[in-house]
Amino acid sequence: MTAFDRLARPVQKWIRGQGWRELRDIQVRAADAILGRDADVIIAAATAGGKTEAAFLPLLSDVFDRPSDVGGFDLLYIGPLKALITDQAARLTMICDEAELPVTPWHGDIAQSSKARAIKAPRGVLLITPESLEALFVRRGAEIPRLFAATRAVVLDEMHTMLDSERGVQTRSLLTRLDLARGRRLRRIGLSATLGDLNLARAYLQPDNPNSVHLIEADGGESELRLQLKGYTTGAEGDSSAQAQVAQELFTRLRGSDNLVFAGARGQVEFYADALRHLCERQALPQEFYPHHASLSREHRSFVEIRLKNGQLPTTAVCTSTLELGIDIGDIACVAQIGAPFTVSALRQRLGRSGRRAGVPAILRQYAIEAKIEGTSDLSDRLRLRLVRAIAMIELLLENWCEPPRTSALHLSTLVHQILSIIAERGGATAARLFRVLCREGPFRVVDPQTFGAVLRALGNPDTGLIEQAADELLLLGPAGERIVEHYSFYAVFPTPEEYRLLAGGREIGTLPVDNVLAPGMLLIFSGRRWRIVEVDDRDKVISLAPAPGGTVPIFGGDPGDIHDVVIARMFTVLTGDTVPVYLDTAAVQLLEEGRREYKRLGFYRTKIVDQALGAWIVATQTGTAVTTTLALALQSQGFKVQAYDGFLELSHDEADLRSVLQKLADGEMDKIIPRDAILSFEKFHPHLTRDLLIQDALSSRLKADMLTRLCHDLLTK
DNA sequence: GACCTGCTGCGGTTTG
Repeated sequence: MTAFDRLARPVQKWIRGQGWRELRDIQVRAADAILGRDADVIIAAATAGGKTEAAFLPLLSDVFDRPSDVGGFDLLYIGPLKALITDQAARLTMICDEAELPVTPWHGDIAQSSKARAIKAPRGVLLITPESLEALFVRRGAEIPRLFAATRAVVLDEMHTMLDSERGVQTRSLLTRLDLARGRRLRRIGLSATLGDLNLARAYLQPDNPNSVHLIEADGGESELRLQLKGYTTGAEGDSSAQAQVAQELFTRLRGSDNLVFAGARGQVEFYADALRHLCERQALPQEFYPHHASLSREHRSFVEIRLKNGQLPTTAVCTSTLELGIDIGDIACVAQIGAPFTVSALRQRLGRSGRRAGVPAILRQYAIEAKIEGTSDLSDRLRLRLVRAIAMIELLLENWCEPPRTSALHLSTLVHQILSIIAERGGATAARLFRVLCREGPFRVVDPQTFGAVLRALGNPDTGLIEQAADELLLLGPAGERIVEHYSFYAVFPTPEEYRLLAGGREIGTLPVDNVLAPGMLLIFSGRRWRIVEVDDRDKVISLAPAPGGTVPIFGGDPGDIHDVVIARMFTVLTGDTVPVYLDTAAVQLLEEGRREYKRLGFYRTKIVDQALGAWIVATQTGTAVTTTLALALQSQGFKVQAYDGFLELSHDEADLRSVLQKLADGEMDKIIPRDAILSFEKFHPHLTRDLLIQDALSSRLKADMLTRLCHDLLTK
């Protein structure tokens, strides 16, 4: 029997209605893996590869052919974006309509009436965000068994975004809690674009038995890649002529087709969008370059997305990672990347947006901007580290490498969140039960009983007041805990900064972080246009704008990203090598040679520690952000002044000698490596933990203390 | 030296 024959009648009818000649390869393989078996499945294929159908055609067939006799949702889908859920729900409704099976999208923008209907008579497919599922546990904990008693499988969309994140840990915890509430494990089906390490993805679904997860990967189909890296040099400091040249190049190359330009930061997006608009206006050409980032209004972003998807008018979105994943935006001619990104996986994901049709090459235009060398130029400029990183990332991309998730992280902030959530779900819980659910069966397996006890004590501290113990050992929410859990902002595990709302002509055009110092009369570039600030309302955090002829780009802030050890190691291979990649233009070749010359001149080809002057050194750690930052903190706590770069530290000290301090570190003679004033609170629930716990959390995720002695030993001997 | 994601229940008012 063919895969098609095994599908239910309504599903076959829908497939014929689509005019499909045959099922795609992954759809056939998914049908085989899903129908009549019960193993977990991962379906990995590029965007628009028919993954959703591959999972749902067999899953729905099972629901149609063997309807359940108890109430409850038949299938659960968890997606990371509201827009994705709305999109997928519309697609599934077409398949389910015929058989009158309800499809319920559920997120913050869905009307309460439709949610109430679904709760009253749960059936069919529920598509939900992690946050809304969290809210169901907190607000309707007692009803969870009824709602999901009959559920046959959960589909996890865009699974690669979940592997290493707080949100991914939250989702895994919710699934464990769902299993326990039902008294039966729910089958997991993961959908993903290209995954770096498939075994880690399997372990995400089944930590105890990763090999039992059935893997379906779309074979080959990798289209040809056309690649170019162009180098640019700025003039004196504060000069933006190189950026203007890149804008001119983008204008010439991209006009007339659909493209994505990843500019790296929201401020940069605004700069290039403004420059490109200006170039169009000067030549009296219609506008086709639009900014796209998270601070712009939903309305503006939808406008750009729809323009891209329609394919009627040529459209280039200058964007941040907002357009890395999510809804289908149609065929893209080329992906441009200004400056190197922080991860190879982001680069790969971005490139996946181009050249998706068979026979059409994917095109990557990479731009590297370096500063003119002056007396005051820093190490990063002199070694041309931006260009070098861009090359290292492209090389690793071509080798199909990408960053693995860090599985040792404790995720203590999310652990606090889940402790509060379980207590709210059940109206109370014992410490033993919390530990069993979260740390033995759930995702917090690297948290040992001692650490878990310390977390509970921190939350139970009368000054914190998040939880308290009743006479029968039951843990309950304290007054502060109740306040936090009752507020709707509780459901997300990630923090949200405070922002101004920007109004123009009475309409909201976006938001700005409050750390911008803004006053009436100041000029602003925002949403690809120029404005004058009319009024700042500090109480309600509202700023009114009027059109203006000039402006400057605002500050959006942000934290520096972590660069992996493998990327830094490759940067050193590039710096010490003498081959010139074929995809570099003349200016980039010139810049690479300048960087390599400077590396030799500093003397790094024979040592890793270079003496600059009395009490000043440059150290080539040759390690990623986590290890390099660990050494930087350890030296800071010994009174060193430290400046960190990709794989390098610039150090100075009035009295101490670097080599003898490194020797002490290499011998493991120092236990205090975190300075007293180090900032350790980054995640949403970190403020409720003790400093010792924050240090433990940082050491498990952002730092690497276990590598420190070896690094110091290496620095002294090589 | 960065980016992104998400959100309930209730009381009041308006409209058909």
